[in-house]
Amino acid sequence: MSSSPETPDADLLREERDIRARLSGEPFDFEAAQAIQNIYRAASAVRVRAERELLNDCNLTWGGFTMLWVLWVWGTMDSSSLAAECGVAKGTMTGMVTTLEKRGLVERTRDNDDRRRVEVALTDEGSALIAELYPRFNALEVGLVAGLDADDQQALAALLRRIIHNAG
Amino acid sequence: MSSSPETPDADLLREERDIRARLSGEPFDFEAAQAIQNIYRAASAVRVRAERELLNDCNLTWGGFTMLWVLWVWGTMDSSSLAAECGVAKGTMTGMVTTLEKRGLVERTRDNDDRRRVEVALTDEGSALIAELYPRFNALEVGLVAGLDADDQQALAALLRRIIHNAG
DNA sequence: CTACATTGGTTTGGTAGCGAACCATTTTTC
DNA sequence: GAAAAATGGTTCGCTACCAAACCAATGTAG
Repeated sequence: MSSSPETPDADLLREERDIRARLSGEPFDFEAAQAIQNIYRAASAVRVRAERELLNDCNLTWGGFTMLWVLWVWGTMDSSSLAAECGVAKGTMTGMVTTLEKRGLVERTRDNDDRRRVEVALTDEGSALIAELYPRFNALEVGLVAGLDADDQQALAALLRRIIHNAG
Repeated sequence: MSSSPETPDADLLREERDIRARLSGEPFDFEAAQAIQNIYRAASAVRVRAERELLNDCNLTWGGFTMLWVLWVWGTMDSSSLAAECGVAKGTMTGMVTTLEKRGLVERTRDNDDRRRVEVALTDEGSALIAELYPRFNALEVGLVAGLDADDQQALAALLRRIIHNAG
């Protein structure tokens, strides 16, 4: 998929065409808008796919899956870091940990050196679940980039990295 | 920003480097994973920025903003189409409409030809709000693509379009 | 016409998500 | 070393969000 500077109108999503049609005349930057808004559309589409195809079956929400994945990759960590890594507020994390704790997938331990801190760790069961789930998720990721060659995939990752930097 | 096929390690996000470090050896497709996962990171970063910089001030959630925007661009529509356009379940839309209705930004009308249907429309106040807000949001979008030239922006939009298609 | 199926919205029960207020435990400051 | 500030988590009130059950109105089949 080599992206040409001039995107033919027919290739646009219906939403993109509609927006241009209704707002033409307004002094907006449509290039920027399409790039940013498609990030949202893509994120939402990916999430829906993952939920329907992978997560609903094992009664896991997107947030819960993210949390298991983070703990799997980075190992046991305190609640705050976990929240930051998952991109949620610390208050949210309390509830999410409780949910997965009830299901026996993670466990809390108070840190004895600093009794304010709470360590969250995967249980064996949680560990087994994510170890079984992530390979399937990765397969889904591969399916989602179908039609993009290695260069395209790296270009996409790099362009997004730039947006992430700009937003930070 | 010309994206080279070989991304130097130092350009990666810390998360990306960590993941590669901990999971190297596993037979995963890291190219695909980075592309897809950065979509999520970017979407989340964009949302956080918009909320902090624009929406919190006027007590509007991301969902509420999306809804106003959709009604502004496409005009009055029934609840189901609105839900589809906003990317939420129809049950969710009931609540969101109620929230914005209480604030006087939108209004419901039963369709007399088909009394099952409910039309949702912007009020004058809602219309004024989004007309004031979107230009500022677009300015934010422009800021977020800083460092990407027109070609890059179109390439990004096009690559994401492909993902959206694959996910659908 | 009367059953039956379909369709558009709402309700329900649950988790996720936020910011702000709140506690308990360090850490800092004087 | 006691008062004050900072820090890590939980709680609270509210909105968002989903799937499934539900209800009312419309369509369809016989």
